[in-house]
Amino acid sequence: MTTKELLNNKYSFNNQDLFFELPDAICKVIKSNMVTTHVAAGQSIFNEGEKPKGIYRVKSGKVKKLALTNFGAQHIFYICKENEYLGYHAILSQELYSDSATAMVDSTINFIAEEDFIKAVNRSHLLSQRLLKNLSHEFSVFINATKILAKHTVRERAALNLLILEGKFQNDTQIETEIVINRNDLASMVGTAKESVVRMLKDFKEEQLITTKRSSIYIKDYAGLVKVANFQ
Amino acid sequence: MTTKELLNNKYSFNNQDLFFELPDAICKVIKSNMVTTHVAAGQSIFNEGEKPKGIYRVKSGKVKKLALTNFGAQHIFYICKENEYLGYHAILSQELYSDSATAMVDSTINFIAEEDFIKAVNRSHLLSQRLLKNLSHEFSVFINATKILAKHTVRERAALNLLILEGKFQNDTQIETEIVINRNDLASMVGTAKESVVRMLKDFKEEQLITTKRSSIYIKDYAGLVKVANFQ
DNA sequence: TATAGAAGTTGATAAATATCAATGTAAGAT
DNA sequence: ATCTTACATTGATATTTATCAACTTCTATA
Repeated sequence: MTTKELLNNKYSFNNQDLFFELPDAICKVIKSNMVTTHVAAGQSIFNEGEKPKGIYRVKSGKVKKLALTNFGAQHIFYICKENEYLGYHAILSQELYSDSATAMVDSTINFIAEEDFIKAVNRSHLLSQRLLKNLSHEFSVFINATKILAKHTVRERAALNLLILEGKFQNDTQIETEIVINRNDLASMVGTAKESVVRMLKDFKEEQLITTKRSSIYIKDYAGLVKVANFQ
Repeated sequence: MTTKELLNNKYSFNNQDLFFELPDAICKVIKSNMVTTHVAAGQSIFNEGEKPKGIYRVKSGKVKKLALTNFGAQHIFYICKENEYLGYHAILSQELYSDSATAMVDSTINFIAEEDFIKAVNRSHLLSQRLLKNLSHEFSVFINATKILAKHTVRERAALNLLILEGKFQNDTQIETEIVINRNDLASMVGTAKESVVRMLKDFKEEQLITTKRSSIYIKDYAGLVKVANFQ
């Protein structure tokens, strides 16, 4: 397995194909009732503590998933890119949202109402099987995440998160991946202070691993960053 | 909600009733095929990277769930107490174990073979619904766990983990809960060095929040620890 | 083009935490 | 009963990381 494949497996939920090849009847209902909205950068999609109304899919853009501490700090634990689904946990667990979702850049979001989603789950054995598989995989992603936070240094976590972000921001239209994330959000992902992240990025620049331009980061030495990240 | 209930909700997987009130036919197969084994303290139940053969239930004892770093450190992310199930994620995700399970004290473990479990999931809509609910709840537990690791101090995490452990070790036969865990394992749960945990415990003792006797810890001021933990 | 505000950067310093090296202590084995 | 061994504890110190307080740079907007 290449490093990129490994990252995609260990650090990604991989739920893009949730409704893939389901019976036509189910697909039709989902698709015809689906609502599409535009969400501006910084705008919230749902918030911790609210009652869920349905599930979402990122049609285009990036969405950060975050939880707030009792002292107001934001902890970003996941970035959703195009085609990733979000918000299904609260529906399935019949709990209030335990996290918030906010657009990082201008995004287009599809919404599937709770009723339609639940109906599809109840009617399609394939869908519930797939959800069980996805949710179980997410478990392993989280084990990994807690391990990294508990055992790896800020420097290692900073490098690792850049590699993860590379996978989220890469696309076919650009020759070089432009990672667009501000220092606060990156610090929040890494689990450190904004200034510490700034200093790490400065180090990485001096080591010629990356370049930056304001809030954009470009990876210049992928293998070098992998080494710094010290994972696997 | 009391603090204990909150802890039990936010920090516990709550999967004890997985097979509760399923159709008789399914229950019978599961129960009659179930194998019971005794596992000595320190002995492994399954290991990261192995192919799963079935799922387990802690009949009596405590089991730590852990992941190893590439540099050999153990990260304990969960403690299973009596009646908790483990090992079902790898079966459902059709992946190799992403974590290991090791008995912390002499334990009795029930084993349900993959075949029987999968059959039950496929035949019982209630069971798969229940698993979806449980796995989704686990997601919120993990969000919380990563938030705590990312944002809270070692002192806060040490206090919080003592509260979590209290919930795992309390039982009706003892007047005062005896938390039995060695300093290495506690450090591994908190995400810090053994010596740091020793010093935190020393502080807590001086602040009359706990007493210790070798590897046993007794909480003397629950509310005081809650305050130190700074969660909620 | 001037200006305000947001975001990035830097330096100095404090605080938290890890590491290393001993030393102490209880429980099980012979 | 002694010995061994595994833990727990302590002290000294290094390292890492956070915090605070400027200061700079970019960008959007009047």
